[in-house]
Amino acid sequence: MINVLIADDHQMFIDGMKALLQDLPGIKVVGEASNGKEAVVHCKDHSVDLVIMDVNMPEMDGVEATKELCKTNKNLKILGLSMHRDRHFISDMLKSGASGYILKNTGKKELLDAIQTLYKGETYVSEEVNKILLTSFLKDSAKYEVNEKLSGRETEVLESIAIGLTTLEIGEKLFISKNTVETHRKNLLYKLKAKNTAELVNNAYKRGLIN
Amino acid sequence: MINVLIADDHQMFIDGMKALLQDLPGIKVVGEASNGKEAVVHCKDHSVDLVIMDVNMPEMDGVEATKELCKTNKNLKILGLSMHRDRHFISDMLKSGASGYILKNTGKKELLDAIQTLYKGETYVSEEVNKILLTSFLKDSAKYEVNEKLSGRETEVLESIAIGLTTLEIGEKLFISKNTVETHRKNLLYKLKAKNTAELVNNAYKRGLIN
DNA sequence: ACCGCCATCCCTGAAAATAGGGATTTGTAA
DNA sequence: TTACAAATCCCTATTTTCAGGGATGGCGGT
Repeated sequence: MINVLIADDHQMFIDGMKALLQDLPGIKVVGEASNGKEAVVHCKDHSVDLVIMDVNMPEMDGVEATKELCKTNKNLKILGLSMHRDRHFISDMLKSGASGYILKNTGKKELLDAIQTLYKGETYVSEEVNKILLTSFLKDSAKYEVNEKLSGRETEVLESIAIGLTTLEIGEKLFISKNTVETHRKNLLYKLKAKNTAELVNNAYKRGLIN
Repeated sequence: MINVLIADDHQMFIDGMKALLQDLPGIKVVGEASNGKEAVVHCKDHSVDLVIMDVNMPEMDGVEATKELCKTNKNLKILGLSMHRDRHFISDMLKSGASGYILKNTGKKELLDAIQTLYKGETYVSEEVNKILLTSFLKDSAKYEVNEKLSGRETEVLESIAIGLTTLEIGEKLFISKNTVETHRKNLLYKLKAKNTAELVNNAYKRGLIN
């Protein structure tokens, strides 16, 4: 019997997934979490074999939660999950310790396949995910990969940009010089590989950095 | 027996929802659709009582599909569904003929409640949705409401902006003068109530106009 | 003790966007 | 046919952003 925990910030998705897995033999949903922190806490006091982990969650995202969980529990398997086919989500999750990854547009057959494969100790990525990773490796992208992790201040600036504040206004809001904000902007453009503000906000959305 | 069709662009959500509804007495899932067009087609040849309709879908979104369906089938009930708590989604769906609206972060109890209420011919909105609508009405927002529907050209320009193209580049791409693009930009800023490009892209995302 | 990252600050010139006016044509629905 | 929305084009002045350098102090890890 595989003890599964579902971590997703949409209750309806959790309920659906629970109903889906309930019918399957050999799988038992033993818990749910609406963010990464809840998932970590739950796994500490309960016996969980596998976590179905959404990447984008409030409080603590799937990547951080995966790191945390893999540090403390070596036997725990984690199956990454997301809507967007962004290679950063996938690679971040796998690097953090996830053993598999599927997209939300895949069907239940693949989901079941993934769970069983992971439980056997193997790795599973859906065909589509595999293709994303492959083309990502073949391109130059991986070579010139920068550390896209944003600092706390950068995230604050990014969010301020997204709500339409100008450089000057952001400086006033955060009590720093506009020059400093300019530096943060430049670093944001570099880290998110954006040519201008519009693409910056767009890429931030795609990578789940905002909302 | 209520014949239900589920329209959502994520297969996993459909599968979960099907599993969820399967267990419930009096409800039968008779079909699924991954976009609005499929939903419309399916309702034409099959007997469907109620559609659970996601707002954000490719090809044809939930709002358009709802309009289409309500035009042809007066008895059909439509339950709107979305992740984001944007009042535009809600009001658009209800104006288009949906009889109810819930968010994806609500649980299965409310879902079942919504379905049964709609089937009785009544209206259902979840508590959270109700709050969103209420505060929206109390604020000035409704008064100064403009027609936010974007024209085809405006959508093209918006998408070009989001991928980082400048006004000049967009003009070259669409074979129009940069002045024309400037006009489209101004109209976009007005329609989406944005102060600048960053907020424009942000609002476009929130309203599901891109991706 | 040193290195790298973070956060802070400064400068200039060029490019782009925005505010604020105009204006014409075309199609279409009332 | 008339009215309206959509799409096109034009102008000036101002604000904002971007590219390109540069610099300093703090803090955590090796």
